[in-house]
Amino acid sequence: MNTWKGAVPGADAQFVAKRQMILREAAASFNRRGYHGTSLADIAHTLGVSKAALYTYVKSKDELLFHCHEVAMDAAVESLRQARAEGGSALAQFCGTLRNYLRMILSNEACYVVLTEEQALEPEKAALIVRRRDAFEAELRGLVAAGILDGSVAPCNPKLAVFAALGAMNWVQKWFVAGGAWSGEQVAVALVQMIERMLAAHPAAALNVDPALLPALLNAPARTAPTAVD
Amino acid sequence: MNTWKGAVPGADAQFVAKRQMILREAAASFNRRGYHGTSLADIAHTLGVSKAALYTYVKSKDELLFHCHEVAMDAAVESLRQARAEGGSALAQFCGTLRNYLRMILSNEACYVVLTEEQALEPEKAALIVRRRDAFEAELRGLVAAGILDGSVAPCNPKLAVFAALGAMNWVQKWFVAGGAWSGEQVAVALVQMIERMLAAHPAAALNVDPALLPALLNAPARTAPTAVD
Amino acid sequence: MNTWKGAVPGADAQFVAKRQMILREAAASFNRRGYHGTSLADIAHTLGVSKAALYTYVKSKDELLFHCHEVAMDAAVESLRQARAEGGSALAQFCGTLRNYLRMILSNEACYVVLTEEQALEPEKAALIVRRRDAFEAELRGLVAAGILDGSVAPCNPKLAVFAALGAMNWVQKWFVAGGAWSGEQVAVALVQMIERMLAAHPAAALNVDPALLPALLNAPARTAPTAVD
Amino acid sequence: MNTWKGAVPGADAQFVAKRQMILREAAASFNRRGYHGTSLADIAHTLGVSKAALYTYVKSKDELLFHCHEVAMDAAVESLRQARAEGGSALAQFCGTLRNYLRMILSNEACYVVLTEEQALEPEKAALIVRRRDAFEAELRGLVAAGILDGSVAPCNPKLAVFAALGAMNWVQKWFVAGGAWSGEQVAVALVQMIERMLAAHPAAALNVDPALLPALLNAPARTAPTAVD
DNA sequence: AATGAATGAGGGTTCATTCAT
DNA sequence: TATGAATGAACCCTCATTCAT
Repeated sequence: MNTWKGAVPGADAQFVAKRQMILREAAASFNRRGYHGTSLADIAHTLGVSKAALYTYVKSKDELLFHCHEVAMDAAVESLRQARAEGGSALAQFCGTLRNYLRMILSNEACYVVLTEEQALEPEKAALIVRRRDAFEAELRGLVAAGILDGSVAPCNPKLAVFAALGAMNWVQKWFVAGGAWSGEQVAVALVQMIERMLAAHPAAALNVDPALLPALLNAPARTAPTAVD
Repeated sequence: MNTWKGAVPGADAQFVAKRQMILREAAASFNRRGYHGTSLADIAHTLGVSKAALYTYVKSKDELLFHCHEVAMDAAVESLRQARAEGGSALAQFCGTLRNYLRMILSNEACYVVLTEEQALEPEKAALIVRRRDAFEAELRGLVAAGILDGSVAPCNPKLAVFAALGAMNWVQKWFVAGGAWSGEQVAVALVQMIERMLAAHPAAALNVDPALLPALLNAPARTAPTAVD
Repeated sequence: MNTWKGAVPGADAQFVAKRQMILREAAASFNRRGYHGTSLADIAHTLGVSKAALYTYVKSKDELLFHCHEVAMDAAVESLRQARAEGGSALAQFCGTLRNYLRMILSNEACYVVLTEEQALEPEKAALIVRRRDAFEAELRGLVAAGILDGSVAPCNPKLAVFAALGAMNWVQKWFVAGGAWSGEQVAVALVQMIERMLAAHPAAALNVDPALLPALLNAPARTAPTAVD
Repeated sequence: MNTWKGAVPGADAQFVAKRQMILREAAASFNRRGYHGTSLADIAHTLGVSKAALYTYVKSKDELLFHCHEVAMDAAVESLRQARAEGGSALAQFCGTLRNYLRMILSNEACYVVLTEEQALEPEKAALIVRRRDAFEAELRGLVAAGILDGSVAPCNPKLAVFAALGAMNWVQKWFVAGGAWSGEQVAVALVQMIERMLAAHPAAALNVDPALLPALLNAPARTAPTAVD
């Protein structure tokens, strides 16, 4: 048994690469089955190694979840930084942040944890994550409020607006299927368009859909398992 | 030990009342900690009874989750039925459904399960739930599509629109705190207003917030644990 | 729920009658599934009463097993007494005892426990039963030995002989099916004939079977569950 | 805690050896206390390991019982095969089978399950065992019938004869004590002699006992627990 | 670096038994 | 007398974690 699922490139950076694989696999499983619903044996088996091998790269299951959350928060912060750097109205920056974040989340380079039981962490670790998350959300609220002031965002309650936007975004994990009809990029763009319309002071008249398609969409097939949008 | 957390009224309907308490408590815990993160011992302890006592009212943990999902689906279907009965444009019916659903979810009469691991159920039960959920979502997509045709909804992809709306709604469980600054009713109304703005062909210019309040909102306190909107 | 499976005759002797029913049912279940494999709920359900009702008639599951063993031992002792009373050679008395015992065991009046985990009893109760059983077996060994001396039994080791005979007898519980092709009486007679042949100084030339039937018997159908002899 | 009760020899066959120990211990306990009366904790404790350790070698308690039954059936089939190979009259083959089987059962190399609750198994596994057992018993009946035809066996009902013989044999587990006055080999030979006498067309005049011993046997000591024959 | 084996701590479930009604 | 509800103990099994190899 020594598969490591193919990956594992050249040299001594193997350690880092393998650790990455574990984190990715763990995040995927946490998203799908929840923290407590995921056993280390599952992860190990998927990677083709033994349970014990994981402990070479990770100190505990708890730490695994912690790192997943950290990676996700890093992505969030980075998304915001990039959007800020690109400038534009507060609304543009807000939407840019969400779009960047979605792109990262939906890329198959890495797998980010959302929705997931942060209270499963040890209190101190949980506090750390929650603090960062709160800070991020506060920044988003700030952008919304600023948008109202600069006229790009329609007057609204920023806290509620941010919750609504984050909900729409985090829910993606529940229905997006990599390799489905829509690419991650498409979803990122289209979903943020919807959110933008929710907040914009001057919303677009329509979203990117050919009205001729509509009758067909009425009979869209059921989603048995989480399925791609089409 | 015989608390049952106060409740338990007069008569022989005790059985039903107690069962209800268990379901409520279970749903709350499932929402907070996930199915696998919830132990029957937890639930029993919260209710002040022994683990074994639960088995008088419920056949298995699995069944507990199943009933929670059923109740939630009943609420969804009923929400739709009421909204349909009230008539109006397709958009009005769509928003009415969501509002009704939120009201039920946020009432403290009962506790509904969202977000939660349906794959934890036995395959047949899971299939049953998934089928109902798919049917419900299909109805919502139908309303959106109809709205586009009747002019109440801006052209968009109905599938994506429904996912966005459901995401915003289901996320409520993550941040709403009963007894906080906002009542469930307020959240239901305000959140649906946001969603309506996302979809409406002719969106409102503003949402129900006094712009004078905005500067204050910029410094909103952090949310340490799930906190109420204010 | 108040069935008691029909029985329960006239008056106040109900108590005794019901207790009898419980013992019968318990013995049947102990024989089939073993002491630990039988739950009081099973017994109660078969009788159509609640688990708690059993405790009106029986102090504990343990006591239930004890009484079953006592009844069985009573039957054994009584069998021996009757056989002794009828007199005859030691072999005749030995076989008479077994035949009487089989008759009682196989009657559907009562149900006797055999084979069953006497070590499941509390030590003192177990000791009581074991003592009686040992005494009974000693008597049987005495009869065999006496038979050797009086010439009715072929020289052999009495202890082994008794074990062999008891084994053949107690095994009946495993394959006899009331209402099957053979009656209890038939089995009692035929089986003791076989045992008699094993011990008799002058064995019968043949046992009660028409040799013409034999070829048919070669293809006897399989016994899926314990089945009657035919 | 790492005893494994001494055994566990040199090499990598440790796995097999330990598994064997578990099976042996389980079989012994099943025979003594029944399947439901045996807890994995008991077995583990006897072997000096933790309950969880058993699961490295065995998938479930159920499987444990299944393997015990399989080993027993293997022994039965092998006994028959050997006896057939040695040839002789049908009676000789019948008796040879039983003798071989007893030798295996009573060897302390392995421990075989008899008497034990096959209905405790999952239906499919139970069916498998029952099928093999029925086939074996059918073979034995065939030998008896053949014996009647070839004149080695006294006319009798083969089905009843086989039940009687098997009862006498399986009962051995109840009273034989390894290390007692009689060796397993002695019991195997002597008991089969008795069974042979039960069936033989021309029974031996006496069995292997010195008549001079008989008076002493009359006062044989009680058997408190299962005791050896002497 | 990786593994198989081992373990203590639960988790879900059943059961004999008690008790108020 | 009979019952439904309640409970503590026990049982089977899983899991995160450690350790010798």
